[in-house]
Amino acid sequence: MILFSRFRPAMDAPSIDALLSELTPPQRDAVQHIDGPMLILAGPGSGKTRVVTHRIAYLLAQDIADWQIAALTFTNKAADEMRLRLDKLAPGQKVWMGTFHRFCAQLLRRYATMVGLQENYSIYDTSDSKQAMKRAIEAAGVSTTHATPDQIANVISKAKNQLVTAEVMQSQARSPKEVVAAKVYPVYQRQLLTANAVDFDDLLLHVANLLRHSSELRSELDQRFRYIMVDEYQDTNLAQYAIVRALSIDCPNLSVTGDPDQSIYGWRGADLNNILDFEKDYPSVKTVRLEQNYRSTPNVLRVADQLIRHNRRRKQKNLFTDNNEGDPVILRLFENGFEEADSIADEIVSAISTDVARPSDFAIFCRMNSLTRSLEHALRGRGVPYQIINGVEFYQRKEIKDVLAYLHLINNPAHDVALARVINTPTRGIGAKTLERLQSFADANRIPVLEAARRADEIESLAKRSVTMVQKFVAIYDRIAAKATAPLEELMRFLVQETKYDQFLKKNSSDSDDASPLANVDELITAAVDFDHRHPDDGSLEAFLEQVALVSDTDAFEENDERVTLMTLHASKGLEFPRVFIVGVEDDLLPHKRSKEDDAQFEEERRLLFVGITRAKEWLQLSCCKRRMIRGEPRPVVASPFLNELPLEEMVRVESSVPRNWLDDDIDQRRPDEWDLPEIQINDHATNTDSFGDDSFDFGANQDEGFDSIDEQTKESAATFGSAIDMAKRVTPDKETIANIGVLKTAADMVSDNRPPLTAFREGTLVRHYDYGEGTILAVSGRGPKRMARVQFADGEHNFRLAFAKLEVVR
DNA sequence: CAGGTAACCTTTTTT
DNA sequence: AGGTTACCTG
Repeated sequence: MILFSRFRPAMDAPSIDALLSELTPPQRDAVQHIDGPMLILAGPGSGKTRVVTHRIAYLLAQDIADWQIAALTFTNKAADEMRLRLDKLAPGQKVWMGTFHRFCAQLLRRYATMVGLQENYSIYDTSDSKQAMKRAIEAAGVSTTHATPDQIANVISKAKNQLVTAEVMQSQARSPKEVVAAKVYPVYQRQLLTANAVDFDDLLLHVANLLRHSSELRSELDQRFRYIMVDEYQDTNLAQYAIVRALSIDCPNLSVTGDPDQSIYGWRGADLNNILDFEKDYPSVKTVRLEQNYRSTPNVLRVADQLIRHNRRRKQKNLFTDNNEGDPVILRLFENGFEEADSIADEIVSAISTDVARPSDFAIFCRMNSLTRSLEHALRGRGVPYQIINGVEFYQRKEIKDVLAYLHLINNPAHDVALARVINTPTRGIGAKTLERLQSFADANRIPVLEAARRADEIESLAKRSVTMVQKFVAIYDRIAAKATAPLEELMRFLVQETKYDQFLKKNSSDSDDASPLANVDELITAAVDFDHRHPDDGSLEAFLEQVALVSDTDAFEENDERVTLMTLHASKGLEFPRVFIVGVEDDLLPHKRSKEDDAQFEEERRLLFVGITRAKEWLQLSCCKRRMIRGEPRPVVASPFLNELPLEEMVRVESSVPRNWLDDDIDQRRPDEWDLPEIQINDHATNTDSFGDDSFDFGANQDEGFDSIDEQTKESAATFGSAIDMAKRVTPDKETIANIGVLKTAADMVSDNRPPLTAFREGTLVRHYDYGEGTILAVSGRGPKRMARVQFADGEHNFRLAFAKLEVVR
């Protein structure tokens, strides 16, 4: 587990001349800018980090004190990278570098009391705040029929990112969801305050409010951080905007770098206007454009450029490079996701074994974390070392969350979410009912739940037995809390024993599982010890918990490891790899189905692909499938409309492992139903749905042919191959735009359209269920998507929601 | 109240 | 496919 920055060797700083001599004229221009606002529009691979680090070194060389400079990034990894590189230019400097959230977390430690918190406040992670949200919804007494807890949480999160307070929201709420959220918001916020906790959004919100309401503090901090640099400015939201703005009034030496074409966090409140309007916000701004690309081949760059030109809302850029032409970009079509994974893994194996490349040269990007599964399997099966930068990570594991929850509760006895987690873990006879009663007592008295537990004997609704159990828990808690200031390792080992958590784990995990939870706990302890050593001066427990709360998945990335890297497109931003695969470039996946509601989201998806493409230095393959497992079911899928926007004529287009050419010259003579293409399903979905069984058979048959023959075949004929996209054009010859393709129904839609109309299900209808067999409908009720049917099967009655149930009409 | 099993629902991306 | 909840039994 990689939590912390790497060891840094000390070196002599280069002279100013040496510093500047390494730069191109536009880069030098930016580096030598000292006072006043600056906007650096930096295309991908244009040496942005180089400019930022050199500029900081330059500022330091002008005798500007290191503590007056702060560099804000979005990920810890970006900050680490920057620090590492700056240290080579300016050894031993103490410039503040880190994420926005960490910056705010540290300010908030100091000024906690000004927003009603104590300095040992806790940071709720996403799942913590989700738990807290559920409790707030219950306490607020609102009905969740029109908005799920998740949706409510989203609305509130969005509001916070827009600096909308609970009071303001109450007056502004319009849609039913907003009305519900507006009722929950103040309750949630009050519970957070009682718990002495903040969520991620609050870190920014509280600081923004501090700066807004205390002009004294604002000007003090403005003076303190005279030079502020913000990386990835296109991803800032309003709260972040307000914070840097407030810190750049008396000392407007704000320098931001970014690329509107790489803005991919709109869904979490990032506002593209922040960068697009920067020149309006700071009229005296100096703008520098870095357009030369030092990373990619012209082949890669042209593909990226062609794609991004389709976005309407952007600043035109001219990307260019002096690099060698390199290999053409490959577009590859596979039968299904397994084949895609196998092919990629084979290709990597072959490149490694022939010494063409090393594992760390490769990266595989996908839109969703779940897509890494089959890739992981394929790589593992071939013994290829890999690292996954994804969500199923260490800190999400139950045993880790449990131990951390104990630590949280020790650090902050008001941490209600942690208490709810551990009060009955391991089980000690305190059930859901008991907890609920403790919580409502706590709510009624506006005290933390642990405090309520201490006063359990005052709670009338509690059974005597329960009171005893709760008191026992409090006693255990007090015993471990007494060790709060002990070294982390001692504290953690003690708590695991004292709570009998180790025994609990042993008992529950004895069944076969290879990944041992106890080993994970040990790993956590190791990480804590590691932290202790690196941060001897910080108050260890609190600092450790903050560190853990603010690490992200992408921070685990280790570029020095000899491994293939698997990650989402989002996580890939800021990185580069010699050889890149982008998988699942399919409609409804990239662009994602839920991003199609408006143009802004659609363009963001295009930028996402742009980001992925521009990570590649010398070699790039995009791939899509005809079928893919979605939620455990194989479903037909269609190529992404974005593929249509690429310079296909200069790319190599390959279909893998289908023995015959699926795009021969005589293509037009074939009848549409012979075309073996996803698009065919538009014309003839019935054939396609019927052929699922056959497909899996085909898959097996293809494997028998071996990969060599596939490779030969594909390489040979690659140049003459067309693509699924060309086919799409032929199907709709007059219109080749995305918009049009977007309007076409996807094959997947066609399949679900195959479902019988809801009116086909009536009382007495004979139906078949894939599990229960045949049955008769006893009664139907409700309307629309909520329409229910009660069905009598041989083994009993079952209720179904007709819109979703896997029911066929027999008669 | 705990622990197991079965139904059910969910799926984008992350600090 | 995987995680979570609901319900049943001990």
